[in-house]
Amino acid sequence: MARGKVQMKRIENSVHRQVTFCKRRSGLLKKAKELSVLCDAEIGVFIFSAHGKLYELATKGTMQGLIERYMKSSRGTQPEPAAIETQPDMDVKEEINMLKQEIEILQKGLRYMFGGRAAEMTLDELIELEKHLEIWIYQIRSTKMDIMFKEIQQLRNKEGILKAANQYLQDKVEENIVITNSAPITTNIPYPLTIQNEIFQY
Amino acid sequence: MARGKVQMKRIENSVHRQVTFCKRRSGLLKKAKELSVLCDAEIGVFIFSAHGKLYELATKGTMQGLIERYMKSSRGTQPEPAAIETQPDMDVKEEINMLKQEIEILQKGLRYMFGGRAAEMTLDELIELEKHLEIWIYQIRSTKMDIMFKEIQQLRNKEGILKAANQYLQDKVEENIVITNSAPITTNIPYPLTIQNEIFQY
DNA sequence: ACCTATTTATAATC
DNA sequence: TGATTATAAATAGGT
Repeated sequence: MARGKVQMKRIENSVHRQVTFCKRRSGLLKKAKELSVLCDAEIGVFIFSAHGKLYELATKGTMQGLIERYMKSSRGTQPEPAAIETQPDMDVKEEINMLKQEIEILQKGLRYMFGGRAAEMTLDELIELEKHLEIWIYQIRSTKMDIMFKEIQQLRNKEGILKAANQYLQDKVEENIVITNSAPITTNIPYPLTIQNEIFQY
Repeated sequence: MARGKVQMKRIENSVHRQVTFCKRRSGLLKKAKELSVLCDAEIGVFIFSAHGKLYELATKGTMQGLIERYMKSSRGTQPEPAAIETQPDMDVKEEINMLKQEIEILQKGLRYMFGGRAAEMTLDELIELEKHLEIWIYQIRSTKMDIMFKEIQQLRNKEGILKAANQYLQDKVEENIVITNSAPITTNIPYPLTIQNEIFQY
């Protein structure tokens, strides 16, 4: 656009191409930011150079979040390829996507923590990171509780099975005794395998 | 960019905003296509209008393919443990080892989050991860406080300088008055530049 | 990396 | 929306 019109085709001279790539790339990203600010839009851009290097921009939130939003948005347009996962599976996927977003910020945080450039993050970014870490901790606590709850359930199941077996055996014993010495003597075995539960309050 | 410079902030007039969105959106997509053709790059753009409508462009293949490529590419950008800032009074090697351990746990956490294999982390590991995140948050809070404290210090310094200058000027004024009309009239200027501080409690 | 002659994008207006 | 046009921005080619 200057000092000569440009043909809309691949620039053959590799030096020119590289220079133009660099200039126009920054121009494009600038335009994207401007559009986002001026018109309150959420914009994601990614550019792969011919050699595969990635340049990206996400104007609000993270690229992960944008992709997630994109998926949701375009899902209406493009029919999902057949068999949709069951409800619980969907929830898990959703949660995973949220966690992925978190990780993007955490990676920035990791760079901050271990990159040795402590001054690199601004106060605002630190506040943001802190918020996300809190969310992450909260999620971890949820997962923890979930695991614990499942363990409790399993233990209760086991207990139930044992109780049933116990009952069955006890009946057998009583039956045997009745058959053997025809006197109605009740056994004194009071559920010997019963496990004390209800140690957890809900 | 014409008939008047534009401020880089949200356009408040909603009609203007809508028109600008339309124009600049098409401009942005055009630029993206041009960059892709000229420099042989693969570009994905998505734009969500303020009301949530999606506009997209993928210059090669499909947006899905681009997103997949993006995922692969950005996942490779993993944080690596580099130069570590040490407490002056701690054994460096010891701390490095501690940090390495910490990184291992965090990376395991990241892998757990990324891989979406929630069952992969044990309860114990989750508890450990939680502990580390808490420490991390604590450190972030320290840094935050540090930054804020430094800002306050700077402001106080400025205040000190201003006060001194102020005092100096006031003295000058008094001196002048004494010389000019030899009567000991005190000026009534009570530190006009004094700044109210002590708004922060420690 | 920096410069500028030009081309391109676009804000204001109808 | 669509066209016009004066002007701001972007940038191709050069240093």
